[in-house]
Amino acid sequence: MATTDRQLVEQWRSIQDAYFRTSCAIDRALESKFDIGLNEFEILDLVAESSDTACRMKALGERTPMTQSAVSKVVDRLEKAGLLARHSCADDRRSLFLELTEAGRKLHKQAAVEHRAVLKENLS
Amino acid sequence: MATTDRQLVEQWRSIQDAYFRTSCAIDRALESKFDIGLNEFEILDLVAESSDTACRMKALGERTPMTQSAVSKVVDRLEKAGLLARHSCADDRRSLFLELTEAGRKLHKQAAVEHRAVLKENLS
DNA sequence: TGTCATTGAATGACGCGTCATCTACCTTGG
DNA sequence: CCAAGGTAGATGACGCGTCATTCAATGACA
Repeated sequence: MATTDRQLVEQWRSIQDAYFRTSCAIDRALESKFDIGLNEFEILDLVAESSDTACRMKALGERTPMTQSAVSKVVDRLEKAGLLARHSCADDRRSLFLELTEAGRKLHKQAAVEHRAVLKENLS
Repeated sequence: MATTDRQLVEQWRSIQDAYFRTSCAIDRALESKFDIGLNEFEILDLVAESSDTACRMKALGERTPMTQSAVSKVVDRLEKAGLLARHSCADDRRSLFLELTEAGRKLHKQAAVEHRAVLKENLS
């Protein structure tokens, strides 16, 4: 019905709006201060948050909406930037597990603060 | 503080999740059935919804988070697909205003139904 | 053990959005 | 009327994400 449709569209627009505003804000903030984008941060965050278990690469793909190949490329960039390292898994030589470098850990810590701050500014 | 931060991040994750799920669903649906993407539909929708006023191109940019150049390219595609037409404005020859073609109006009508349906499935 | 299917990850072609820039046109001040 | 500045829209280089494909390693089963 018309009213339901209108409400749906309203709801959708507000999600879109919140999403765009917030993700752009995070992106700009991280980009300017730490030279990484939102996706890079998300990966950093995921790796940081599960730094005890192994064979991440695969697991990562399950925790983000990113494609496997996108994850691979983000990891490429982070590795080139010296923020994390790929290590091969002894028990399955196809798998890799990831680990933050010292620099990665440090940057993640700072970036996370910024991240939360921007969220606070942009969400209700 | 920790709890506030956690709530913020939770809220953000749920927005991201809703956004990705929904926009992907819309995109796939429109792509497969009408061969247009989400941004194309949004533009079509905006033009359809304000078909009485003129000099859209500019106005469009103000109603979407898309860049002016992105709008220009989306309009390119829609024009190539025969769904809308650019008309030059008599009183300001830099401006263009847009108009759906018959095909565009028809496709928009169908696509809008699909769009609302997918929203209904994906939003609370 | 040898074959065949499967799985983790990398890669290349491609599409799209962004930024910076460009062109045409309009406006204002002298 | 002309010059300088501003504005609408287009365009090209570029970065990133996706899809399809590829490769190596593994598993399953005869």
